[in-house]
Amino acid sequence: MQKKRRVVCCSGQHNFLFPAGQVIMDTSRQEPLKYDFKSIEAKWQQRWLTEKPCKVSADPQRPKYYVLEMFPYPSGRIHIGHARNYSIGDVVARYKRMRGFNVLHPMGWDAFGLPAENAAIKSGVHPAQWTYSNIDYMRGQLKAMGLSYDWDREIATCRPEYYRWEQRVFLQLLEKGLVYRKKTTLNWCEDCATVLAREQVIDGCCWRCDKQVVPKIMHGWFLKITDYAEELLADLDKLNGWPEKVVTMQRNWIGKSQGLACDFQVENSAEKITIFTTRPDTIFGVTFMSLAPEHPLIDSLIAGTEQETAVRGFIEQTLLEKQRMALDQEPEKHGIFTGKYCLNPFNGERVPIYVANFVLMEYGTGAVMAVPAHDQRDFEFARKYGLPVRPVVQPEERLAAESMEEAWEGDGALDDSGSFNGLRSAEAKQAVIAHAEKMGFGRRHITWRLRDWGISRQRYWGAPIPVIHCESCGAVPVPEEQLPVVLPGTTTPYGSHAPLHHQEAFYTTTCPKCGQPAKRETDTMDTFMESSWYFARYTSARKDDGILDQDAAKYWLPVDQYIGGVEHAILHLLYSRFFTKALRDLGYLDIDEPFTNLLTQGMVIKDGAKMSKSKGNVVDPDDLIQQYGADTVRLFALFAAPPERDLEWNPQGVEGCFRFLNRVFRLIHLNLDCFSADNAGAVDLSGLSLVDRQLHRKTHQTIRRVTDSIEKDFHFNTAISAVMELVNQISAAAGEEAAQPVGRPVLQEAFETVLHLLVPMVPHFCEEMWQLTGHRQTLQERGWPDFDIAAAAEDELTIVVQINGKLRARLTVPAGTGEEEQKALALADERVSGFIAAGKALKKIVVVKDKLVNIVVQ
RNA sequence: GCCCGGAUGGCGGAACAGGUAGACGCAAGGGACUUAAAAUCCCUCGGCUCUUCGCAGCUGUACGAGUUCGAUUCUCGUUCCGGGCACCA
Repeated sequence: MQKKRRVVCCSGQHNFLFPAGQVIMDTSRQEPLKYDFKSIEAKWQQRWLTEKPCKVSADPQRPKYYVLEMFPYPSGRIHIGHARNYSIGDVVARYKRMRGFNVLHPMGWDAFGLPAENAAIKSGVHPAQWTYSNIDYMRGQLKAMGLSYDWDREIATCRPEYYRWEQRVFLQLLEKGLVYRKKTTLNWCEDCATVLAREQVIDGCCWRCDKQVVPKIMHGWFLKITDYAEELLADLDKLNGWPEKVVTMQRNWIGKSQGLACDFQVENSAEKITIFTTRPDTIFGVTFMSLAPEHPLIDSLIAGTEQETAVRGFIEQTLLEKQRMALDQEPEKHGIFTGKYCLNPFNGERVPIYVANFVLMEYGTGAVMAVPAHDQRDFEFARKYGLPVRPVVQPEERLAAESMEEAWEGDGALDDSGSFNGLRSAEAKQAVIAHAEKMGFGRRHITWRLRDWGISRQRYWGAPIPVIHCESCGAVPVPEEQLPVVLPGTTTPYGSHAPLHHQEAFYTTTCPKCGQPAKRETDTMDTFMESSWYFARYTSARKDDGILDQDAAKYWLPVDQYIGGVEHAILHLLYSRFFTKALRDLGYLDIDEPFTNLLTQGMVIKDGAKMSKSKGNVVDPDDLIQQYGADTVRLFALFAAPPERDLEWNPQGVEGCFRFLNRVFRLIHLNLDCFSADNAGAVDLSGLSLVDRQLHRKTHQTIRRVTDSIEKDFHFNTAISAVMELVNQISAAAGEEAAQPVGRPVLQEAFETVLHLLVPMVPHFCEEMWQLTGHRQTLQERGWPDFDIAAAAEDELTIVVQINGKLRARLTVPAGTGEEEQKALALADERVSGFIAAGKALKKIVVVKDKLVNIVVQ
């Protein structure tokens, strides 16, 4: 309503000089010179390079804050997702520094991995050379973004100085029995020519290259993550600072099932089949037994029987089918009768033993008691092979075997179950387990979905597994004093199957135990090993006589805020949690969990789709920095969406952020004469005009809003819009109050507040403006501003008047108006009385102080 | 199939704790300045209605119910979208 005319401020008439002597006003055109982001950013980056304001060391006298973004794989260039991730982390780091914390904010490189080898095959460059030159380039890109890292702690996981400690941890875990080697069915990716851990198979395909994964039987090294299953699960409850979604995903992945392990005696044999079930309450409904095709007992069951040929044929066919089928496809259920029976220990009944294609050897015991009435898979199987269906858990609506069309998997009352009849499912489960334990044929049992972590990779560019294979001594650990086992430089083609396998000079060695000729292990470690403990190594990145400096680790860990993509919800985050516990048990750490708070930032998308080369919608941060500067890129990445949500990249939005910085730049230059040392500090409120009082209030409200936004949930988007509102009000007030000298301290306070609040997001710009306006100390050093509650308080409030819940009028009342008065004012309002027609009875009046009056009429 | 999220203008997104829906930005339209353009500044901007163009009325936060004086917010159901798991016994 009130139109504010923009008046060119008095300073526009003057000829201003930069401290450096540069003319910034062209008096004839009255146009401020351009916001020269290039020289501003170069200047501050140079300064940060030499002064290292982010270099930190452990200081028990000061509160610490460890903020970490997931380190990148040095693929060649920083992409926009990185830019967003690191912008978010940098705001947190800078904000916490301003709040007085001793902030650890390191950066490094997850530098082992397949792309380096692929590049080597393609162009003949050594993976190391490819990796190191990528690192050099990308480090430059990160520095050009003005990110406040302590670069003296930089690590690259492919350096022997890093992986030697990993090899040492590996050996210590081996000694502790947490590492073992076995031959088993592994997930093989043809394209990557290596095996993958189960977590690394996504929808039956390789997590990296998307190629379908096939089963392959081979030797591999495993980490006993399952030893920590219980703790990994229990401690999820401590992770209050993690998104619920990630916690749930991990909980499901670990997959704890409690139930009964029970032995079924094979008829006329000494053999027993042990099953696992989570539904002991249905055990009287067993009508057959299903074994996995790989079950070791099958051989002895069928040997010499007339079923033998048929069963062997079936098993062979099933295993073949498994090889051919994609992992995510579900073949039709089928099976074959072995000709043998076992006995249900609860009722002595004869139960035919089948081999079934849907039973997994890897889970439970590889044998399943089949209860068709209460398990859908068993139901389908029973109907197909004409096996009996016997309901033993009855829901409200009684089940009849003949008419059932699907299994009843819910709870109910036990029926046809001997002495357990009438019990509810929950109590029946306990009673059945107790009975089995008493009789000695069963026991309470827990199974986990989680499997041990297979870490062998048949690749070159990874940390060598420090083991020597000796004909007579077996797998012998490399003695600690011989570490690191250094990855050999090599001239043979990389990327062929198991490259180290062809490096005679590498693998030829002698057994440390017996001195006989022996062979080194030629597999390398999964690269997720390196990222499972790098956050700890940052605390003592340069330590060359041990894994971790105890004091530093104790001071800095755990990471207070971890930031990265949700795609690592299971893989990296689960491995890191496991490693933390394992390192603790080796005596290196005294924490249980590595990351107190986790922020999973959303993807950056363009035109509604994930950016990808094939779609041609990739935005290169380099180009943007060239065109707009790092501050604009950072500002947009923070402004366009809250961090946890996907961010739609909008070039016009970037333009808008650039415009905003230009606007602030211009406004400050036009009002340089309001800055003076005398005006610093508290503003004298007496004699202020209305506009200035309002600006003063807005300034303090903005400090409050921005602080709240950051503290509560890192919603920088709303923090930035709050500052934009303040700038809009400054812009209006600056014009209007140009002639009033008292306007100047208020204006100075407002401008200085803008710079204080924005400096974590746009550091170069704000520090430059701050210096320009005559300050010596940097904003970072000045710290975060406090707000004055009294100054932020409104003296007038808008009260909404509703009639039957519909907005009918707004009243402006002074702050502190009582409820009764509020009600009276509302009723007295002529618009309100107009709505309350004659004859309508007032039913009720709801008054909410300082907010509204709702008048309910008949 | 199971388990989690989510759905608000042309767009990205705001809205403390049930109390003025659409902050801030983008786009669009109109205007000022300019010889002109760019830049900048100002105004309008969910939809519909009007013989009163108004501090107007109605309607509106995916859809349908419910609780409430009052629902974007809470409850139930439905649809769609996204993510995770997927023979886990």
